[in-house]
Amino acid sequence: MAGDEGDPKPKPSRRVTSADVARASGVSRATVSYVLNNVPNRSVSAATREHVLATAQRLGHIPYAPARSLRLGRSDIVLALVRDYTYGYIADRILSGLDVALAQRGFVLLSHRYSEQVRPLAELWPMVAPALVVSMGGLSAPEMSSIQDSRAKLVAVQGVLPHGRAGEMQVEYLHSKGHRRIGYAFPADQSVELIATERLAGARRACERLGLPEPSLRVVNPNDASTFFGALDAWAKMAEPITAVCAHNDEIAIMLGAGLSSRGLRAGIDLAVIGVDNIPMARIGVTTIEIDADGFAEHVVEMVLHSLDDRTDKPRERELLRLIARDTA
Amino acid sequence: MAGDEGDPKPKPSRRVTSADVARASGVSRATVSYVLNNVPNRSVSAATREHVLATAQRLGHIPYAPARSLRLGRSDIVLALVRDYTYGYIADRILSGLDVALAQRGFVLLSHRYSEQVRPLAELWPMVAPALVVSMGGLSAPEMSSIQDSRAKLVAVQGVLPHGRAGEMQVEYLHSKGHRRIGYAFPADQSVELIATERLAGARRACERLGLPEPSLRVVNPNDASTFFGALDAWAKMAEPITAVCAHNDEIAIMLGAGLSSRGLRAGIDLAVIGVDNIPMARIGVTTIEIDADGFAEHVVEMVLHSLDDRTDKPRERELLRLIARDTA
DNA sequence: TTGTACGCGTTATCAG
DNA sequence: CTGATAACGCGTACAA
Repeated sequence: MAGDEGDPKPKPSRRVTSADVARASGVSRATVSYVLNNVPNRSVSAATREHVLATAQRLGHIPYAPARSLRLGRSDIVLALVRDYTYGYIADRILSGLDVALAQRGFVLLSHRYSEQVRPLAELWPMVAPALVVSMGGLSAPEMSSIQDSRAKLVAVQGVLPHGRAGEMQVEYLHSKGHRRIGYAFPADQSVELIATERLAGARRACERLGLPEPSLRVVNPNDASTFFGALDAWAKMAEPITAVCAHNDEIAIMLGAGLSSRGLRAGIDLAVIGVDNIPMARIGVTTIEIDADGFAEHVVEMVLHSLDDRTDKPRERELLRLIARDTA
Repeated sequence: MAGDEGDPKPKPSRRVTSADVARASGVSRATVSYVLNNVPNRSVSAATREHVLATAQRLGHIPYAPARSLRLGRSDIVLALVRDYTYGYIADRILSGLDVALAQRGFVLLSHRYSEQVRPLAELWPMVAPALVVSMGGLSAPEMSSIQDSRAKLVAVQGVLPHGRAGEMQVEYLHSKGHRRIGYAFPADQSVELIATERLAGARRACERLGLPEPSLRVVNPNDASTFFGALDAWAKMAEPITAVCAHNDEIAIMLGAGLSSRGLRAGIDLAVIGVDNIPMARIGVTTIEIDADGFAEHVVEMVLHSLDDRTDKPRERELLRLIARDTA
């Protein structure tokens, strides 16, 4: 293994520094830097400019980020703080949209699955020194102030999506279809609790406004199918059985539907079910509140670019939710 | 906007440097560095060691990564290259398991949704200067050599999971249940093509070995429900209709099942369906080949830690696939 | 234990 | 206006 003495050794191929470019083009390092950074208020003759650019290109010079960061006190890294990657569908849209937009500005988007238990945020800043932080989930007060201590700007995605409104829309639709007794399938998953609570609160508000009884709450766990059967049974056994269920999301709606069919019942006929998200799988017939992933992503991109440019105006409001009626409700 | 002159300005709170610690504890910067890095072969008296550690703690000093990186030529960043976050379920396990393990060694795991179209890999290295790169998907030859040029170590996750074996297991199980004519639902998604092709090849191998006709291939697109109905119809109209389908993954298996039920048929009775992954949703009754996400994650963690320690032995082999028989096949 | 050169890019200050 | 010189940011590690 280590005995390949004949090997010319892949040669770590020395990094090409700006000094190399300077030497090769016969100018000073300062001039190279001015050219490469297009520094305003510094006029460089077009001739040398071209020459330097050409040699830099030829040698394959790429400025070494750690050195830049050390000098500037910040890096070209935009850090996305993610609580959880399991909600891959929408996160993927946002992260990919962001990276494309940032690439044009010379930034790179890196994401970190953040957990206070594993590593306090305060330790993260010196390790990464990001130019900007995008928080994809809620952040506590001390966490917020920890970011302020770092020199990074902060963009919080939290609050962009009106989750409460999603819950309202579910109930409004079910109500319009004649349902009066409604169940609510709430996720057991800790990491989505904030969002889930908002959606539930919206559903409750809508029920109250429409004069319906409070939704009958059941906690379900996608990792434990029996919780779905339990919920279904409980709802069926009620004095006045519920006729429709708001599911926290499409995944839960689909599992509810599968639970029904394994009991010989059918979603949309024996029990109405409505989800949230419009994940690809929902296209098979699940009524849902669609979250416009692309619109959401664009909105986040605008927030980030505004912040990078120190603009204080808000990006335009978008309608991010939309009812999609299909078979199950 | 800029006119908040009364504001005490959140004060960028100067960074605490190792020089600050040296000054405050009355020793040289060198000593501070030796203490903080536990440099072997450098005897530092226990007294000063304690003292330095204490002041560093008190001042809240955290070594500034860009400076370290500049000096060492590498950072404490481990970069995970991800093609796509939509497969959130397993990726989440791996990324979270890795970060926990790396945190204990003083590294931080950052992931980047990599696309050659957006930014060539060669530009990524100087921007991040990772100590190690974990590639979660396949990498082309030029991409590989680009990594060699950087000073980063490389761990390729590709190949850890025996996808071909998954396809074989699907067919073997269906065969054991008496099925002889088998369909294959292949995903249209570009980003999983490599994996999908491996699984299909495995299924074909098993058919050949068992003396079955080649599986009847249909391409389905989770974003387009009609492709599922099309596949179902095509299979039903065959001279000798197929009786069982291998789905590329559980998502497709579930959508196939939903397509069946919206035609009044049932998976497991009118047509057998078997998936791969055992995503939470599959627990509702989908027969599948489970991918042991935790075992997979542990394996990747071991690979990474071995690489970090320059060990050349392979981590122990694990049985990562397992048949889970449920209702649909 | 300490002094100090070094890694690399940036930018304030100078010289033509 | 065009270009060069040199100090700086911060942690590391060799020579003393």
